[in-house]
Amino acid sequence: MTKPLPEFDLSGFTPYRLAVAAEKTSEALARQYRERFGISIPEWRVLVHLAQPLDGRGTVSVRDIEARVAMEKSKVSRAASRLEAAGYIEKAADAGDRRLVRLALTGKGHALMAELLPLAKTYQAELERRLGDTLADFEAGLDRLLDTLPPDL
Amino acid sequence: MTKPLPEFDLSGFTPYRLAVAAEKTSEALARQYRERFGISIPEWRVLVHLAQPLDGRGTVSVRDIEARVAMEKSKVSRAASRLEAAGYIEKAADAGDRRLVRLALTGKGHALMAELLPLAKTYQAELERRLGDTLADFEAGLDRLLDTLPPDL
DNA sequence: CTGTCCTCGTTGCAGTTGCAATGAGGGCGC
DNA sequence: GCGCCCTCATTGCAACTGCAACGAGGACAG
Repeated sequence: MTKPLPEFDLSGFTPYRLAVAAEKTSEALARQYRERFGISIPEWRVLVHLAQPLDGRGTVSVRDIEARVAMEKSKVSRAASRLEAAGYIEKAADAGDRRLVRLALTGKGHALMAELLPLAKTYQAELERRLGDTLADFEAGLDRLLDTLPPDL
Repeated sequence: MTKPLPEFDLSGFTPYRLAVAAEKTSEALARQYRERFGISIPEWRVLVHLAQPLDGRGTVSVRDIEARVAMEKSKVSRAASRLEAAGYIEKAADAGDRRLVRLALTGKGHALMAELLPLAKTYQAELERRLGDTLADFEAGLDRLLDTLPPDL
């Protein structure tokens, strides 16, 4: 006869709910990427950043991606290696700072993204449709979690 | 000169946002669980379900947990094995159906949960405080994603 | 220069994962 | 009772992960 434990409902626990929602929303798209193009989520994230010429010139190093894409550098590095092996991107030493590795889409990679990006846009539109009138408030809450959380507990 | 790719902002892509938010919200708690108690997230999920006597009697099999906790059965199985090795739970063959493995907290496991659950409750309260007035709408949106998504794309 | 300290990217390692295959057991028609 | 097919849980395997350590290169003081 142990004393009763506090009640706790995992399905009302926000971190858990977020994890499940993240998994569900990623799954359908990720499966398509995997089955039809052989691309994993880390690879997809790298590709997205190479697809947008964020800065004036295509300076995209591993650390740029690491910073923008919430992935550890080793994960970025290995994703980039796989993408290079598959012929979607090329690596080149930066002329100015030879520690940097510049990543750039190849023609093949460009063509791939021309297929992938519309799929992602359609999917996002579908999610937004499902959220319906909740959309704005939902995204606002997500924003709060995303900006408030970094620092502390 | 390749034709321009469609614009796409990863930071506005809901599956990505959810993944980052899930990671961030889990991280702080997960670190405590790991450092102070040696417990991982899959293990924590199993423990939570053992801590609540959901059904009349403590019938908690691997498949029960698998269903309620959104984890693959192999993941549940391995988490359970680790917990058993650590002395937090016990496994026993079900008398009625010997394919089932009944999992139950040991005294040590019970004591562990008496420490962990309050931490989780405090953390949840903190998250809710940060969401402030967005809370209700945010959770409503999350609900939509969680129940709408299973079936289709 | 040169020494020291920092940054960038890769890699070794041990642990974890998903998936498919396996073995043990149950249910039911015949 | 005997097949046949289904369910439960575990495990083998190859791939992926985080983390720490590493080597190469840059910056800057003296």
